[in-house]
Amino acid sequence: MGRPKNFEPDVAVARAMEAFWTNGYAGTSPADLAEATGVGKGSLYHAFGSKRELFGKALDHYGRAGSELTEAYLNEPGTAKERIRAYLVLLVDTDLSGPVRRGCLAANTALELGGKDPEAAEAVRRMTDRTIELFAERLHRGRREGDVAPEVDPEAQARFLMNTVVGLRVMAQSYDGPMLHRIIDTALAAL
Amino acid sequence: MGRPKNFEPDVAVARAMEAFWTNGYAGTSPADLAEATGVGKGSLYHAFGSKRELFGKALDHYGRAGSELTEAYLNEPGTAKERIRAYLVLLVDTDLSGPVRRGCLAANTALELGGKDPEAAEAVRRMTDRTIELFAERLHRGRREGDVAPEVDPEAQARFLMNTVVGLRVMAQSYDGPMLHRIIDTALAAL
DNA sequence: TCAATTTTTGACCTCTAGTTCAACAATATT
DNA sequence: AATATTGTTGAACTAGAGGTCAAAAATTGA
Repeated sequence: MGRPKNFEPDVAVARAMEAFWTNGYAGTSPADLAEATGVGKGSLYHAFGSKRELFGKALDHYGRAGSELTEAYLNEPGTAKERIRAYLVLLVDTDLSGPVRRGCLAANTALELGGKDPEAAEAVRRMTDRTIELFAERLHRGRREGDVAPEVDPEAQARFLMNTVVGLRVMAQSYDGPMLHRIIDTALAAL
Repeated sequence: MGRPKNFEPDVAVARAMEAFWTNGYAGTSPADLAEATGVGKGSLYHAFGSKRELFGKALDHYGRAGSELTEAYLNEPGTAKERIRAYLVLLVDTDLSGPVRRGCLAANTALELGGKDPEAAEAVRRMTDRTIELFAERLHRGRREGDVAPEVDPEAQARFLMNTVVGLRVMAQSYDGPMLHRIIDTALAAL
């Protein structure tokens, strides 16, 4: 009952995510959010409570979308090494192709809020752990299927790959495609 | 002639750097800077022109101090691999030992300002390039001295190490020492 | 000691962030 | 149609950011 909402909350969260991703948490004002979502400032506060809570939803949305993409991409046909390389290249190329370099929302959040906002830090941590898990699973599968050498420790390698991804997405702020692709080649030499 | 300055500009810059490092560019207000430096707000503006200009000096200071430390540390006695490992461990442990996780000012700046502030982006880029250069030089030396295998491409490996460092310093926001040290081990397996 | 010069101080100003709220609008129930 | 309920809108409010400025203070040279 009551007046129906004038907007889809999920859509608003997705658009808010884009705004936060592009401009950072502090750099995105309520007015920006209203413009990005097409929802009035007052309605946003009515629906989400505060800027921080809306950001929380946006982060969750990012995490869900990200891990779906990662899982799907890693498990397309190909060897573990091929799929991991394709995934890293995808991330880097996506970072570089946009009109504005914005990196990875999770990494950005870790740096901007990590110290002061334990909830944000934990959300980032969950996303990171999940990605490591997906890498490790794919490497285990590769080992079973014979395209990953038995000397490779899937857990160690997965953590290392996560670290490489984070590095790449920060480096994408300053460097171009060829440079980043060469880093990927070097990083994958062990596989 | 004229009234003498009440403070050492270099000291003020160094303290401002600490404040920016801890709280980010946007997160550090003129009032914060006055408190951190012990210099009145008005005097800061008189001496440095604007918050942005002071930040520029702080970034330069960071770059200088950082590359001096890197150069010194990499060139202490030991093999290239030993020294590089010691350097990575130093960075990680320093990140973790402080009362507050603040990562790397250069990486933080790349993410916070990289998109919107070309000058900041270039300053970061210069620092990064310089560090890559120092890694490459040390690896070349190692090759000459026989402690680095001839198959290792110093330039490729240097870029890769830079990427690893950046990743580690972001990951240090979320993970503990043992985890980061294991990543270092994996990253250095090729040396 | 009087200029001339450079700093310091603290008040002041404008602008925006982040939020709240009262009034109005649109629905469902009875 | 009256009422209860939930949403929307726009104005308004407080706090602080970032910066400016006039007046006072500390120096050197004449």
